[in-house]
Amino acid sequence: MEQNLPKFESVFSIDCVIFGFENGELKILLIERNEEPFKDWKALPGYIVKQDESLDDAAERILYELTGLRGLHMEQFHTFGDVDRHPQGRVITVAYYALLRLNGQKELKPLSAIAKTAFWHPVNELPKLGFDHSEIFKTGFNKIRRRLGYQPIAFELLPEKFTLTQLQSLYEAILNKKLDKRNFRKKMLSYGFLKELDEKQKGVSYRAAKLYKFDRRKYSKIFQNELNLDS
Amino acid sequence: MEQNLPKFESVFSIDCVIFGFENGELKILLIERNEEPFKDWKALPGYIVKQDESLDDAAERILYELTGLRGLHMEQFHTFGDVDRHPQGRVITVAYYALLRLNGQKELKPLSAIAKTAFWHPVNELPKLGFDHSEIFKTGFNKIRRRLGYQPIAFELLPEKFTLTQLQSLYEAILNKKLDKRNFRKKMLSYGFLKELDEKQKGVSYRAAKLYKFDRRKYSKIFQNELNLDS
DNA sequence: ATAATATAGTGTAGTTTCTACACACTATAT
DNA sequence: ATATAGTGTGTAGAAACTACACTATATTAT
Repeated sequence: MEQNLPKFESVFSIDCVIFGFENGELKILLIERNEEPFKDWKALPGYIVKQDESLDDAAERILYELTGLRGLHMEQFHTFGDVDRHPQGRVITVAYYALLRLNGQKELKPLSAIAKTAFWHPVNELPKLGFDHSEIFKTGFNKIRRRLGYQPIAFELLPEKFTLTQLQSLYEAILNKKLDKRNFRKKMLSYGFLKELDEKQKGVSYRAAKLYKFDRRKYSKIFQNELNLDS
Repeated sequence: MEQNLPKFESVFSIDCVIFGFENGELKILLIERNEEPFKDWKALPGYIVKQDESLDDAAERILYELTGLRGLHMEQFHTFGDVDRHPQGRVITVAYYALLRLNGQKELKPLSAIAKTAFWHPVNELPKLGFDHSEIFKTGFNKIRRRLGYQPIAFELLPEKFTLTQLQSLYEAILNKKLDKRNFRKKMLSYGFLKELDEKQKGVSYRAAKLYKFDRRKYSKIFQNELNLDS
């Protein structure tokens, strides 16, 4: 730090709100803390940014160290900076979210001693979280809901090939309300960015559903005008 | 700062993107800097957060010190934290925006020596700004456009009593496109949160238009369900 | 083979919202 | 009285949204 800037004793952290979807249930990634403050509490994966890394890089690194997950596309959604939000001093935190396909394969394994464990927890009936993490989660969840209306985020939560029923139940989980099956399908298909595959669901004990794929290229073609708000 | 937290040499700042509307033109508040770096450049009003103030408080104070404006309702919209965004060290900045009625009355007068002057500038043909402020502005402008669709932000930019034509030209300035007069009026009035007054525009050399008022109470009644995403 | 079960997949009619579009009205200035 | 400049209004066609119920098909059990 050079001369001109005043000293400011502060810490910068990142907290991550990571959503996953499995068995028709929306889940969030939590850790159990192994360090004071809030030792043994449940909390969002989060830690301190290093001097020479960008926020986005820090988010990726921290998530990896605390949960073993990496390569997610994370986006910041809010910065929390109340003076007393951290019991040990001034800590300003930038909250990020990401969405992740859960296929039971991905192992959660904290590399750092800060987290005892990392685990998925249904977004309903969340336990009390350390710090102001309950509020951070709530803010993040609301952002996601909003974004669901104008960005193709649902597909990040589903496997590459999915059925329309799975897609619908994801929407229902995020929006927390029932949708009409026929209208939902009609609308989704009318957008034109879902590609019907020649394949069907396997391993179910009833009529197998057709599988679909999200066609990102078609999506961007269709919505390039809408998103292109830069004048 | 207590013992447990690692030292992090950093500075926290706030930058403000303040929109105003006057004579059918959308403007933004800039300062001319009187300090290195970027001395004599134009920039967004922004400065460093103090140790013991919250982000929201800092935003309000900094705007006041650099421009003489206060009491605005400001909201953060993004945090910029690239390692090299500031030439003198690690400075992470939280960007805020606000909207303001311009009636020519409000005087701009920097109290701090950091700003030589503060002035309004049309959002079109913006000059080059110091730091990454051009990017910050662009991000903020896009947020505003989005928000215009689902939040009653336009009314913060208009005088308390306004005509439908003024309202429309504000929408056109923000969205940067022409709207159909009849459809615009039909839609706005159909929401039911505009209160028609028994008063008309004065001082124009043509048929005077009816004045309207935004009825915030009606608005919140109508939209309480929509906004109430908290489950 | 047959039946039971569990989910997939499909269409329509009524309603609401969106879009495109043109002219008469009124206050002021000359 | 007339020119000017912006106000204020309606409608028809298209598109999107809503509510709603039954048949089709794969699997499993008998």
